[in-house]
Amino acid sequence: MSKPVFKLNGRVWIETNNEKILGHGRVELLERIQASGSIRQAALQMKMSYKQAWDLVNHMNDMFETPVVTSQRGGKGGGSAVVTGHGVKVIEQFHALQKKLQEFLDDNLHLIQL
Amino acid sequence: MSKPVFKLNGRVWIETNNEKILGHGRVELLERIQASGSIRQAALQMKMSYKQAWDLVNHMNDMFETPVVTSQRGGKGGGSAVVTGHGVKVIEQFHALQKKLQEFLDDNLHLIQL
DNA sequence: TTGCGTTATATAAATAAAAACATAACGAAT
DNA sequence: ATTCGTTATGTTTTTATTTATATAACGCAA
Repeated sequence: MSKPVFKLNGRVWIETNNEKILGHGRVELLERIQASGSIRQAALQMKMSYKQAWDLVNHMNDMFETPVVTSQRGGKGGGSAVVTGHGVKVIEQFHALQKKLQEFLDDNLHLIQL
Repeated sequence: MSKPVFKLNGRVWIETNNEKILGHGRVELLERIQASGSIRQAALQMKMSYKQAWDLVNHMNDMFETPVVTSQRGGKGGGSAVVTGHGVKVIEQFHALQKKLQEFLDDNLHLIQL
């Protein structure tokens, strides 16, 4: 094998009692719900089943004291979902975190010299 | 639900062409091989099957230009495995990385105020 | 030369995770 | 009242992952 080029990568997430409640994927889901106003559309965009998306949203709502998404069924368009103010804060804070992580990864790539 | 306590957690790993080749679990495996001189014992300690451990070792050896573990079968004790000098370097560098990551997590916990 | 414990490898079985499918509830619009 | 598209939820099926099982190779020691 010719000398490969190594990359440093990483992830951060938020957990409570060892249970992951917010990470990269869930935040993307929130953003897409925010943009589309629909859990279904967000799920389609991320190529996951509606059920899986709904379960994730439901789980987040359960874990946070204040829900991150509210939704209603029926009505114009069949129903809708909106990211709450709290949800927006969650997204923003996670973004700040990810930005920091990227800096960290860039800063520490030099540590590996394999 | 009563107000939960949130923790910030994370992982880093080394990859090449989007394929993970070294992370937290594999490094622990290397360390246990180093300590026990046996892939089997390391696997038992980590409660994984011998096959899985062997596959991981094999994969690492394939990805690095120099193997991280060498092994021989037969002989006293039935066989043995040793972590190479290169493997030791890999372990050390990853440890340095993990230490930095922990500092990062500690330093940035304040960013989340959910 | 037989037994032992391990490496090395393949295949089968079992579990777990994900996807697919089905169906009810809902309210606006027609 | 019926249609529509979505939320909400459970169940079934499929796929992927993990574990278990089996077997050969090996070299030392008895």
